[in-house]
Amino acid sequence: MSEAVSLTFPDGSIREYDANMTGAELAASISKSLAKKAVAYVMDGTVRDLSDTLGASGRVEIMTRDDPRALELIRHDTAHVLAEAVQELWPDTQVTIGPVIENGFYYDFARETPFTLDDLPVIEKKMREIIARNAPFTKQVWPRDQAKQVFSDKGEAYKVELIDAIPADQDLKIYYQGDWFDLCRGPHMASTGQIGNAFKLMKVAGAYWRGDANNPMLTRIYGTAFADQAQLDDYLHMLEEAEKRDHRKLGREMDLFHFQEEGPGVVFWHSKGWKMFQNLTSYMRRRLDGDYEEVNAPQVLDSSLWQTSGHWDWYKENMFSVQCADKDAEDKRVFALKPMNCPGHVQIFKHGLKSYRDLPIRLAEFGNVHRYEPSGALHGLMRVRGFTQDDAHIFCTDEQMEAECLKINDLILSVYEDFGFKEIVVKLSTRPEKRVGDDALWDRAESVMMEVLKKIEAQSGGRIKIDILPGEGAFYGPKFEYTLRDAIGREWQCGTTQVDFNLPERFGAFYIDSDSEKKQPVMIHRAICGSMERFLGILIENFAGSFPLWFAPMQVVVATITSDADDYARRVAAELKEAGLTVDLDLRNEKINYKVREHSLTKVPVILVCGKREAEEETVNLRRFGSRDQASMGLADAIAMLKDEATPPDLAKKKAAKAGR
RNA sequence: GCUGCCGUAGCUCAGUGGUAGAGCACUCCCUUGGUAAGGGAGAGGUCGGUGGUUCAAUCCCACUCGGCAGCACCA
Repeated sequence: MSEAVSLTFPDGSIREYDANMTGAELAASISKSLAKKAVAYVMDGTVRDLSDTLGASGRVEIMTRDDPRALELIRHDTAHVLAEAVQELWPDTQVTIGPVIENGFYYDFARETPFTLDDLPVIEKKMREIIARNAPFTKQVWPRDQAKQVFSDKGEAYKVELIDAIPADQDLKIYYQGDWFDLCRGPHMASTGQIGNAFKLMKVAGAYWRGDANNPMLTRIYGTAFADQAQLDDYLHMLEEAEKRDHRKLGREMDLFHFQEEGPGVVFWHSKGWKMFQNLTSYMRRRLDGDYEEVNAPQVLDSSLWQTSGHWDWYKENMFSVQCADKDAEDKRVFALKPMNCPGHVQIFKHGLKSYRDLPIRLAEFGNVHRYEPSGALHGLMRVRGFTQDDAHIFCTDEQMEAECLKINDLILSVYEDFGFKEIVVKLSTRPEKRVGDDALWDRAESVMMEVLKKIEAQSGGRIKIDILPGEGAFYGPKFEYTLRDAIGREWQCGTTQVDFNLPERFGAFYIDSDSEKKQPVMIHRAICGSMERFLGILIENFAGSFPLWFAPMQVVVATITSDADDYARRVAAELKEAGLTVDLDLRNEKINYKVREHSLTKVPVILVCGKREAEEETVNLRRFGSRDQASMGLADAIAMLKDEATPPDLAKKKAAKAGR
């Protein structure tokens, strides 16, 4: 009664098999060694259990542990073994879900007392036992009622909830590993032994059931697993590298900024850190020059303004309010510390009549905003309560919208490029369920932005990736989100372009059109760095504190070997300063080894060593951060070289363009 | 905000129911040394804050503030 199916193998060969044959039997029919190594098989791109029958014709591949696609199975199986180990050790623990994530997996458990880090080695040991038992994964399909009954008898309330959430037309699959079983959609490898031993439990944390803060808090165990120990070691090494670049640690070591108890989430910028901040601001200012008008709107404004803008209702719990500290003060009004710059910019736009001839009006501000972020969200410079947005609002006509979006795109991409970020993803977020503005407006804006998105992709020659996030737009309009990838592969969302139908309407902003009629302008919000503080944090981590010369807060240290060279070193430092470089002079009575070490620890890009010899020859001995090499060169040459190298990329481009003319 | 962990010198950390210690940094002295720590001496702490238990609290308990990790949030 069984029929034949024809399978196409990766080498292109086509052969006939019995449709009832399993993947395991298929592997065995090819070779004994393959049967041994097989962990799953792939039919037309879908990964299946080895125990699944072939069923129909298609392209087939036998998957072994070294297959990149097997990693997901290894991790998923490890999560199951983790759950079994936990229940074997603490039978009163309920299991919930255990998915594979980017760098590993986790499993959420319901338990009175949460796990601690001390539990992890115990669990790992038990997991190794389970893996050594090498019990086969076997699949059963259960009727819904039976499954619910079994799990509810076991006291697994969460599993019962999960079963209820599975669509009625789907089978309920149960995977056994020995006596232990779990509800799971699969697939799995053939047995626990195939997991191997290259896994590690990483950390414990609380996590809400189904990710909802209204639900009970579960206890989550994070782990990771790889096909072999070398890959696991590489991964652990990468984590160490990330830890070394932590901007909070580098900020302390390089004396850039600090935080303290009295100001949770607000930055104390030290002089070197502020120098960086100023470098970034100056750079951005140069990039705006000619196209934008820089403005500055007030920090503290009557709450009525924020009620008009809608922020007071939507974000009240995240806003700081301000009042005179004296209860008897004449003005009893409640003011808000600005959480955004847009209402201020709308006021500036509205001041005086605007003509269609004035548009587009591009108002930019390095706007200092304050938001009461939840305490648990604060994280160094990356998430703070007081920060500076490189914000701008463009007031334009509907027809100008596309050109403006493209112009912004060019600016954003070229800024990122100047900082060395090459991998950019532009994501279009479309209308969310809860929104303002009628659908015709959304249709129009989304179609314009979709057009822009396609152009962005086409212009970049494949360099810029695009994506669409349905329903992720702001309540007032669709937006582009610009995500960059840093030196160790992490993604950061920084820039954004947002079309807004809401604020011009709420504030009654208008311009006089060519027909003498009042018309509502389109308002585009845009930020490039997003938060300057956060962007600096990203730069610190991206460069691991070792900045390109043009951006380094301290560019050169002139260090003497003996006091005989002091006068010469002073001259060298003065001439460098004259050339526009940021210089420190180290004349201390210390050995050169000591000085080199100390300045290397603060990651100064260039150390110019001056001894008796250099003073006599009018040379300097140049040492770069990260290298042991020394180069002796004439003072004038060194200064010219460093001056050139320290030219910010935008100015360097201008200079090159001028020279080329 | 939630769950867990943590808070001792500027930094990294040790420690104890009987009012504290190391290394680095800092100050001074000696040392003038050629590319990642020369030597010596000294100074430095309300042991995050408040309350409680105790004859006695940095240590135990409660509350509170701050930090870390994850979750939730992110106009």
